[in-house]
Amino acid sequence: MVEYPFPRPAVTVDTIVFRVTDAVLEVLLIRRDASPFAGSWALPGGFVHEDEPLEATAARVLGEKAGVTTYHLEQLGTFGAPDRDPRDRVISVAYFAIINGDPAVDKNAEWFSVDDVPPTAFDHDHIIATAIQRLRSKLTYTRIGFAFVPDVFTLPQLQRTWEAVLKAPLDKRNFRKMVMADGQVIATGEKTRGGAHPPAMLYRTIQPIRETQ
Amino acid sequence: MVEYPFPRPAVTVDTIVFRVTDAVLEVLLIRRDASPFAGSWALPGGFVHEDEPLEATAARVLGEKAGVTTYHLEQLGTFGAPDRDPRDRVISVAYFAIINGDPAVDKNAEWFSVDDVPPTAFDHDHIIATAIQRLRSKLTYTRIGFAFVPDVFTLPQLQRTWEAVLKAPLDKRNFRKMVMADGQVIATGEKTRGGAHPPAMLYRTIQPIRETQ
DNA sequence: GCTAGTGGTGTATAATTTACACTACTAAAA
DNA sequence: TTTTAGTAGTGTAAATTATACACCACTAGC
Repeated sequence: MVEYPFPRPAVTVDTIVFRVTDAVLEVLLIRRDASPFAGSWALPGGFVHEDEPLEATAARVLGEKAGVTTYHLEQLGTFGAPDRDPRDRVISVAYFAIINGDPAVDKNAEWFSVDDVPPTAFDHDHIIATAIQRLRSKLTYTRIGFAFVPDVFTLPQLQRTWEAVLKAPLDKRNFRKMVMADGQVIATGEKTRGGAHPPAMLYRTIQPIRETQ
Repeated sequence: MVEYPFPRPAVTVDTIVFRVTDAVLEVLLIRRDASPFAGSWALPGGFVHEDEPLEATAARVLGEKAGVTTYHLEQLGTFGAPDRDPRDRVISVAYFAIINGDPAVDKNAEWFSVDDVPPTAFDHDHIIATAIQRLRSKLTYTRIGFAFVPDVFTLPQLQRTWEAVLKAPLDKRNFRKMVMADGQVIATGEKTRGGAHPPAMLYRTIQPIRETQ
């Protein structure tokens, strides 16, 4: 045991999961069944286990509490205001995740538009706001945006996703030039089928999307 | 006491303090006198006290362990690998600080060029590398660089500082245009005296530099 | 008064970003 | 079978932003 003359804080990981569905950026919340804030919405979170890396806690919590397997996962920041948990000193390391598709989530979990987040427990409003800001900012200078779409995707699909995140329309031709500019995205040769419109070319990134930091 | 069936980790704050002196970007390390890593260089750090906000821990640690009062202070990230401290599970929230001038530091503290950092305790090499990367990146898109110079400064002085951080020469005329472009920097009307060269105009920012995130 | 050292200034070119409109393909309805 | 709705795909010109570049002038010290 280390020399440590102070009561130790509890350490949790809270996770912000983003997805885009029907042109809406959404965040996943779970309904708390335990005190404090029982019945409130909250970010999926949990205590850090002994010998568990923080990122592993994030991944575990997402699986256990939300039924979600993540694609992109990165640390957002650590929130440690002394009064953020009414019970005790709890320091929370926040991670944010991006997923694509519509996985079956836990029955206590629900997606909310980021424009319509209900009141949340603890300081989770603040954490969510910070995450949205970070997400929007990183969309433009990292490859993070590809985590919202499957491995194989069309450019209109990707554009609609980005527009949902940024909440702003993007020019189609300029968007395509921008995406293709650095050679990270290449055509598969396949095209979509179906829909009352021409088939769209399917693309993929030459490297899987990893945490870009 | 909160329901928490796991041994609690200890939580520390480690701080990376940057300054620029003689066109060199430097970081402050202290020599450890306690085990583990006694005698090694390490980042100034300390345990988070009960009811102490994380940022307050950072400021306190800098004062107590390094004798430094900071100007700019922001959270870098949290490092929690289970084996990063050989004694026990210790999760460290890292902050980075920027100061200007040459304050009297603690006798155990010493400045090192970022190009010549000695081996350090724990995972502090990794934390320092992360901080340098973040600093360089944020220099260009935030006002963070002004924290390296006093409230009143000359443009050549500011340019030399930025060149030290980026380790690259900058064009004088373009640098001045860039700095003045957004109207955040204004001339005081005063000029420097002394030096075998023309007096330089003194400038200041219209807003004090705060944490820009 | 001469010299070393450096503060201060503008313009032309290149690179990047932005604005913008039509054709053609598919599915579904008439 | 024809028509219609919906949307994929494509290029260029203009504006903005970033880059490259050289000389004069002021001060201190010799």
